[in-house]
Amino acid sequence: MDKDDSNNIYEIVGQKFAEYLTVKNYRKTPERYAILNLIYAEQRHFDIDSLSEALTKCNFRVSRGTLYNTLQLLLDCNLVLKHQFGKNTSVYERAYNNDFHHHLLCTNCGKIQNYNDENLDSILKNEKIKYFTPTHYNLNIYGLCSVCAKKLKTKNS
Amino acid sequence: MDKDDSNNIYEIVGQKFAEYLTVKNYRKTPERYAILNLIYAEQRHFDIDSLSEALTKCNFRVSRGTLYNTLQLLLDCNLVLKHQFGKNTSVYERAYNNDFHHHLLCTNCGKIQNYNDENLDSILKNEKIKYFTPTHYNLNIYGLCSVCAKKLKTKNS
DNA sequence: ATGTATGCAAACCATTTGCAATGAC
DNA sequence: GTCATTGCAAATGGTTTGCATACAT
Repeated sequence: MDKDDSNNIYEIVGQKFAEYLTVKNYRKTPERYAILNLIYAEQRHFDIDSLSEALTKCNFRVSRGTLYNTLQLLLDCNLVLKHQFGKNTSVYERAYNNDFHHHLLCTNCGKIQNYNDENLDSILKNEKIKYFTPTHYNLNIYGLCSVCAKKLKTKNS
Repeated sequence: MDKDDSNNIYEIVGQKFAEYLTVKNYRKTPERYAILNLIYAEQRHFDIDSLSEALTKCNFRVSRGTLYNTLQLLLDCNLVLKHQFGKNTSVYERAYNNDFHHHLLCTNCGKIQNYNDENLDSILKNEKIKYFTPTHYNLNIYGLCSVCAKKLKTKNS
């Protein structure tokens, strides 16, 4: 997340996307690049609504259909990840230059945080499962973020 | 899952549900008990459709609204668990007498299996997370079940 | 008798699809 | 000029809601 790298990131993911579009014979439209750039400008998790709003703020209105369409392309070329955290709405995040991590989900305010534990990861990666060939996994930890934990403690005392 | 216990399970969960309904001043309707009993008769994971079908097979038609309503009650009194495995449809399973477990999800056929690893669980339970108070977590492992792994291997060779 | 629970149908919300118009190639 | 992509609006699918009727209390 080095500031000096940020321009590089745009270039790199832009180029990766371009390669993918070329190989697939898809067109390089301004909408597609606007969406990609915005995703890599925002650091955190987002859903369709927040992405749409953010685009509107940049004076770049993109229709719902195109948003979903483009997100699917970005999923296909591994530039975006998609999550379902028990709500109906899907949550997305950028995939490039974003190390593997788990998620902490506050059941009070809905805040989503990344969580890393290399020790835990190495254990998970080395799990031997009978009659099953794992490709990937996700670990979601539900509970209270520090802000909500404090709030609720005060309320109850 | 001892056969001799099965009648006991119905009695126990029925009583727990009854207590909950009494405390909440909710009514004890035949629909609610039919749904509860069916859930505890079927061992595995189910969604709204399969639950509805199974009820119809018992000649007990229950409307969609009532199914969702009752499932919410059963969630509230901890007799049922709800999952989202990345699909739109929620998946449920009974909670009583059903030890904590993870899930193996076949990305080819959609099969859901339980998965246990006490060693892993104790590590997860003892995770100390800064600025976060965990209440529960879930670990979903995606990959290929043995049947699909064999099928795909044959196809590719 | 009272008022909650039911069934039904309509509403809702995220996502997908169909189609005419636009614009990348 | 061609045909993929866009925007729009309608369709879809899971879930929720509103309301008149049925029934647990």
